[in-house]
Amino acid sequence: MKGSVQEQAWRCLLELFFAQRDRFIAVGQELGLAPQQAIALKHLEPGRAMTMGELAQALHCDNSNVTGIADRLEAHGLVERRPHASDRRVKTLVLTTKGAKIRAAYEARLSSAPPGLASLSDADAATLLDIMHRAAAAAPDPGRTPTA
Amino acid sequence: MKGSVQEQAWRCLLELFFAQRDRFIAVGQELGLAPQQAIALKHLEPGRAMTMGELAQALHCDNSNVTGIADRLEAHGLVERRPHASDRRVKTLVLTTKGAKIRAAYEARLSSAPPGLASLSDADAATLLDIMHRAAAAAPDPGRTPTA
DNA sequence: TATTGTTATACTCTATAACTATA
DNA sequence: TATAGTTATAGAGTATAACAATA
Repeated sequence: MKGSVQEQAWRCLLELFFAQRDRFIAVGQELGLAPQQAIALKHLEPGRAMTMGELAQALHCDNSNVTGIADRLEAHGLVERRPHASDRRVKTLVLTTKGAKIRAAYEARLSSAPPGLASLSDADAATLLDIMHRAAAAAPDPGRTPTA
Repeated sequence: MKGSVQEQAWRCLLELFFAQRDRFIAVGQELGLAPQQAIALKHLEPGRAMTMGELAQALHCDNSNVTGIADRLEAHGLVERRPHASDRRVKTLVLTTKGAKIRAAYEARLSSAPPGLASLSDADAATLLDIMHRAAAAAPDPGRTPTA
């Protein structure tokens, strides 16, 4: 039942993740963002236009969902729909100034470490960071935009 | 922008978390579980009755939602509603045999480490595990059932 | 009176399928 | 014909408020 050391470490991280789930939701709520809206914002980097389809891929959901998510973000003045330069079927999404501000606020709130991690010694934290870097290097996530 | 070593480590873990999101959903889907149903099942330990209210607290959602989640789990034959021994207002939820099986399958699927972690050396994984244990000990999550 | 679970309502997110306007 | 985005539909999850049965 214990499994390899790697699996044990993974289960330990899993616990942390589930324990932090509420925080993601709560931080979003304080900023007026539903969960998927927050994640969508995370993928929309300031100044970089993204097509609806690209966002759908990033969110791993159907194109049709992105229509609604973009609608709601646009209704809150966080993004703008703009025509594509060369293909008139395509629409791109761009963060507004307000959108960029909310996005930064969300990232800032989430970037503070949870109590357990925050209480680690600098040496432990540095070791942890080092090991995670090695893990990330061993299995780079192809579809993801590196935030760190 | 970099922050303390603890914050850097946290952001690194955050990346891993978001990258693994789809896996949680996909594994649930293969077993016919919507995301919250999977999480509910996670909290329902075999042989231990849980009241609707307790589950609502564990899921950090309103009691009214648990009614629907329990309805759907019951419709799939995974849980049973039973009266409480001493308080007739209360209903308890108990895993069925099928429910316990699905729950075990879900846990088993999720417990295998993702590629990056799996490729760590035993020494790295053991160090990681050790540090995570220290972090968990420093900030025990009050509301959570320890799975590990 | 207070509490447990339910119902009613309204909004968000999800996938599928049909539609439109382009290509 | 194929593709990008939209609309329509149906199911799941969410919070709030009102309700029944019980405490």
